[in-house]
Amino acid sequence: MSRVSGRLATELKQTRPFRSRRQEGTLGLLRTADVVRRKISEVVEPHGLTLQQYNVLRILRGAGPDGLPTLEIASRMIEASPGITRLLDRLEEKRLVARVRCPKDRRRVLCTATPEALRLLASLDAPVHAADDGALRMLTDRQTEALIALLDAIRSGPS
Amino acid sequence: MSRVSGRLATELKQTRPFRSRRQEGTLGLLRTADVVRRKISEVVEPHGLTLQQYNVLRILRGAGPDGLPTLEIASRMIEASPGITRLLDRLEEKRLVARVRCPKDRRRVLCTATPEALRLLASLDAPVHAADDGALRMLTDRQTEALIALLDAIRSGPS
DNA sequence: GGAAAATACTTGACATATCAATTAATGATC
DNA sequence: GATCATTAATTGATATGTCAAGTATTTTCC
Repeated sequence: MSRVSGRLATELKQTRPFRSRRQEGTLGLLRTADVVRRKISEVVEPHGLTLQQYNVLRILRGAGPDGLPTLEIASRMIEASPGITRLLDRLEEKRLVARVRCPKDRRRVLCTATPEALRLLASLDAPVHAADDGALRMLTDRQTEALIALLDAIRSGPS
Repeated sequence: MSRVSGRLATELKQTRPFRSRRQEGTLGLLRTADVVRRKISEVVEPHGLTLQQYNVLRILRGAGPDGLPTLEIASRMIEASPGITRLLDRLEEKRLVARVRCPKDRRRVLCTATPEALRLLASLDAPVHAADDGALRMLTDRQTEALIALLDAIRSGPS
């Protein structure tokens, strides 16, 4: 049932076995994501952006000139970000995001990517895609499909 | 080649297609890990520990009474942590970690888990395992094996 | 055995994350 | 149409993460 001899156990120099294969899978998931995350961060950080900031700009580019309200951005992020307001503060300081209060609903603040942000994003498209794609370059097409299906299943919950 | 219609694209309300299935897999990996990470955090944080702190204590428990030098702990962590010194500072303040300079090599600082930490860990074993295991409870045994193999392949690099 | 390189941390400065409490505006209800 | 609940976002306090530079100790190697 349990094992210390997996690849992950070796990486972490574990002295105790995993209590189940599912536990091994969960810890492998967290570790693998951390490795991949750092690799992709290396592409955007030299340009003065964290991954989260980059993700916000991508979302705003996709939303177009109408922009999106603050919390709507947060809900679309790959990694949840309760600090969305201050994240936007920093992007606004760097003149990469513009914010205006929505006239229809004055509680909302509509955020848009500035032309400067769009230029920056354009210059990052190729290297970021290369990194995203490259992170899984050792998988065959079938393996990639299998991975996507497994991850979808994990996020979709017990069902 | 590209698609906007996947489950992940729906979750993130994407307006643009992924540029490749590998990119979709990479972003799915990051998002899934974030979801799972938060779920497991919920188990340990009510006990005053972050996931990283919990991970350190687990490593020290596994190392036994001899303890481990600071950077050796860092190298065994599931998620890399350049702030290991201060992470240990906080655990020491909480009296969960004891540190002594190694007499054989005075550059090193040997860290051990205190009896209090061992008691805390013992009380967390069952709920944490339930969360680790539960995160993948929707996968069959075969799917779990497949996931572990795919994650191993990703971490092992281009090969 | 003594200078230079490598190792093992530590520290300072700063950025970012997290949670709870707060403000402002809108919606719902009677 | 005033009250109450809800929603959207901000703020304050604090914890944590990150990078570069610094210190102490050991190792290398001539």
